[in-house]
Amino acid sequence: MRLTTWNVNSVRLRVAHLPALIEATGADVFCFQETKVVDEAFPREVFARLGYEHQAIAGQKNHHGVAILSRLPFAKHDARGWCGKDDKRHASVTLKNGIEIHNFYVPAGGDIPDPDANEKFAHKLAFLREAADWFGALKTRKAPLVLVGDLNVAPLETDVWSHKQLLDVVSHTPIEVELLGKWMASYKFVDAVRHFVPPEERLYSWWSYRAADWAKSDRGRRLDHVWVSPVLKDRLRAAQVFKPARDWKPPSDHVPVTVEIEA
DNA sequence: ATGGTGGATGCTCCA
Repeated sequence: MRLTTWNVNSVRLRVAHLPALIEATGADVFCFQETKVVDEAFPREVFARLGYEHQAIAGQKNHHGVAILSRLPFAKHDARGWCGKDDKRHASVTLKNGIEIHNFYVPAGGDIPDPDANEKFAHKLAFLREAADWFGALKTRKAPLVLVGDLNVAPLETDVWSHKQLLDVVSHTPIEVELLGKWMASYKFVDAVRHFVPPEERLYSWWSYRAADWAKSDRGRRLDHVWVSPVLKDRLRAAQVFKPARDWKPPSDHVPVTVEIEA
């Protein structure tokens, strides 16, 4: 089974890229974030025609929005709100093959890394804490569970273009890295991409739109993640970060991240 | 220290 997570930054603008996306990833399951469209206007038929007829969509007007599009059937699907808001930042499905998938879009957190001065940053920290608590409260650590998404945190020094210069920049501050680590520990999640790419090696999944030449300046961050529960660790077969997507016209500022799991 | 771009929306907010 191949599973791809991608922050599409408007799903309607990426429809033209779907054949290339499918060719590049071979995904059986897509988990998208920032779909930016209400459910009634989601291009469901396009995905269905391409074979992704099983769909769990949680969108809203303007912002956020997540979706899971799958060739594999669902046994059930769900979505929940976090931090007492009804932002569409989460969807989950359990496939008929038994694998449970959670798709997250964590709040970006604004510009100022101080929860007292910036309520968006406070929201982000609260979201990370609540998510850790939620997975920590699950009764078993034994389910075959995959958690993906734009988690908006780059945890390792090699997940950013300059560790020193980004210590004060939202996405790489010590408090965010600590809370992301607690979330990972809450279910003993394994970082499925770093399982294949050593921590010494730089790896990014996002490059700002604001660079004149994103590839030349290469000031990236790894904000998009795939985690698996311990029982799936030995079933991991491959991981891929598909950089060429950053040059698709028009591009998302994130690229697709794919993991292959024996299923 | 600042500004740089892009998306949805509707003349601004969010990332």
